[in-house]
Amino acid sequence: MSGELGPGDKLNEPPLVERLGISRPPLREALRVLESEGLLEQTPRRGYRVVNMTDKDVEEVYSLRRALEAFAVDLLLAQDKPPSFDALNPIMASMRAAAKRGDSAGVVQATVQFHTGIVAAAGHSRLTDVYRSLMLQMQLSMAANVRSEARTKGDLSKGCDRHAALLECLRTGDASSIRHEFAEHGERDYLDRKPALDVETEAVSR
Amino acid sequence: MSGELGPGDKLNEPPLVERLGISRPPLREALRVLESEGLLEQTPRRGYRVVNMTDKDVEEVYSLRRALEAFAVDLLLAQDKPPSFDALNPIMASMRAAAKRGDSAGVVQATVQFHTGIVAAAGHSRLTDVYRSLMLQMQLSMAANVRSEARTKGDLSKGCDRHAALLECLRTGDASSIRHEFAEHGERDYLDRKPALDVETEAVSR
DNA sequence: TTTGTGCAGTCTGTAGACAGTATTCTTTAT
DNA sequence: ATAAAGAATACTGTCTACAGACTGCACAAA
Repeated sequence: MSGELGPGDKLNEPPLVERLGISRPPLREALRVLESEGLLEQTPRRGYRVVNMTDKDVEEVYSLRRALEAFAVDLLLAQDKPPSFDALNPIMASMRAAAKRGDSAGVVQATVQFHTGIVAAAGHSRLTDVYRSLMLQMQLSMAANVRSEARTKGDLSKGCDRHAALLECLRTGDASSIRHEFAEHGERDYLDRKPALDVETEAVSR
Repeated sequence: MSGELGPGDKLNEPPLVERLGISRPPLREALRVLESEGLLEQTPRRGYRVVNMTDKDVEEVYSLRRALEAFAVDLLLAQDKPPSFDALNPIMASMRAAAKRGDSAGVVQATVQFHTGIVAAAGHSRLTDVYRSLMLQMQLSMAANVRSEARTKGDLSKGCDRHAALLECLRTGDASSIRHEFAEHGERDYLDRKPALDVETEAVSR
């Protein structure tokens, strides 16, 4: 997520064991969890690598995200008393702070928390789990892009405004405008993203 | 899936190691995979248990399934040339054969394959993975029910007819009727299921 | 100079063993 | 007789060690 590793980089166990100060069995179980999250891929007898997402992969992540968010919105609208989303206020604050610092990674982090918080409010644990895993993959693809070029502060604060508008719509809007706003937002995020340029598999294990 | 283990049953590692003829590390990794699939749950220092699905869990599985199927149908309808679904023919045949034998577990197995095949035809790998995991959970909850009472052959063959109708609609129907048929089918499956009766945690490890 | 083969180094997959902790049974006290 | 406390047992979490396989390099031959 920090961009320290790039797509396709190998994760060899001995260096990681050395660095983390644990032994191989718990490390291996952790790697398998990351694989099930879709962040690493494993080939037998050749270890783990950071996934190298193709354009199709990115399109899959964003399209599934839109579908899941639409479902979450349906659940939220069906609730008797709509949640207040107060828990999102500090996340919005940290997003704005990161944008002011020009901290792209911080904005991405807060964005993931923001959207995950909304979906979690739907009260559907399986949906939340799937969505969280999907957002991690999205965060990974964004981290790969942050490596190549950083966004301007203007872009970052514009993203904050869009999220603020989405939250405002959720709190005060009617059903159809909420649905429309989410569809718009998901589409916009997909178009705004930088296309996944095929990064060379450069660094090896560290 | 066979019903040999019931909800809440403990899975202790030593007996499994003995039975499978492997050592603990690979067993532990396998258990962690089953946990990530939502079939087992793990509590620290207390090992793994078969998940005991509450009514809310079952409702979550079926509602998420409906949402994912709706998304899959959208993808299928957006394809230039619709797939033939020829791969589903042998699955339908084995479902009918199982129904004729009164083999509930076989029908469930074929049903899972049938639906997974349709979703997989949408060509969305992440959707397919999530859906497959979800169907395994559904299969598990059904296996728990098969323990208590078996369905009659009439019920089983009726289920086959419903699936045949769904497939026919997919092949020849228009967009709106396909969407309607899927929504109907998912709702019907949810209503037809037996409510998850709270089975006592009876057997221990074996 | 280039290509193929062999060897060495390294990593993964697995096995076996040990320490810490939860559970259960037994014993004792009320 | 029941409940609580302690001890014994068994299981989980972790570590070290070993075998098999792949990768990379070097050397030799064409």
